[in-house]
Amino acid sequence: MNELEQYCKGLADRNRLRILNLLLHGELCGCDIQYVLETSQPNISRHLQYLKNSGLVLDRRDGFRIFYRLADPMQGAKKHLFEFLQLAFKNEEPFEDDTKKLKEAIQHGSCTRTEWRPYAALHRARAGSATTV
Amino acid sequence: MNELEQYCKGLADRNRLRILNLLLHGELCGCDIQYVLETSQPNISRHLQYLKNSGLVLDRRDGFRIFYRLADPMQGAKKHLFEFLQLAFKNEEPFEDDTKKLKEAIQHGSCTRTEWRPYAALHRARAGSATTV
DNA sequence: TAGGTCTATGCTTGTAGGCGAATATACGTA
DNA sequence: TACGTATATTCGCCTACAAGCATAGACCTA
Repeated sequence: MNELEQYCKGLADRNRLRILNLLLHGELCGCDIQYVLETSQPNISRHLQYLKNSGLVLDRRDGFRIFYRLADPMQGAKKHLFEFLQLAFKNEEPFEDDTKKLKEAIQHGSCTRTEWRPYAALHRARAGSATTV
Repeated sequence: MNELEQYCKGLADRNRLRILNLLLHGELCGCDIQYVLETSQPNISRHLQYLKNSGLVLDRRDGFRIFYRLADPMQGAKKHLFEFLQLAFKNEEPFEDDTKKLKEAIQHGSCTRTEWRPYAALHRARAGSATTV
């Protein structure tokens, strides 16, 4: 299977598109993605593996967290692909909602911060801000 | 399922990518596509239906032939999508081979011509030119 | 070492969809 | 009407893969 085909199969799933939409805003760890998508951890993990195998996403470990990012977003055909996606996500409600939720999470302190931040406290803060809205 | 997801699922197959590669060169009838891809007629037909349902391809009937073309290739997100594909097909050998075969077929007289051209004679001409190479 | 946090992997089930073979349909010509 | 050409559809088989559940593994701190 050639490269292009790999890319396209990587796109052929709603949850993976949602993940790519988030990664267009920068590097993220799995737990942040899970927080936005509101699905199970194994589900997120497998989609991230699929995206890695497709050549669309790279990862790096930092402590017990793993950070994911788009693979070579400014190089060759992938540049055009990600430009297409960026435009396509624009004004598409479900994806915009995810983006909004991500930005709020980052403001309230997400895992993308380098400081140590206990999981429980983090989610208490998120739950609190969510219920007040 | 939203529009973007439909597009991406339309791309998630080798044969459909090969068809899109051909359609980037203009409107084509099914039999020409079948000639290049060298697969069964029902197979081609199904993939074309899938592409139509995905919103990537349009068709029109002309006599007993049906001509297929890219849907709104210069409009909105699809413009960027097709630009990406065009770049991605470039220098990818299997797709380039298809393109070459298509161009030769058109030179030798393909169904895209408006003149009436008996099927059998057409394919005899093609077979002849193929064996001489 | 023990315990907490994040991530990956088996296992199972259900479903989408690709393909081959046969058949049906639409259109045109004689 | 009969026949040839192009396209679509149906059926059956099979594989890919998405999702849920449970568990394992990796890493950190105390």
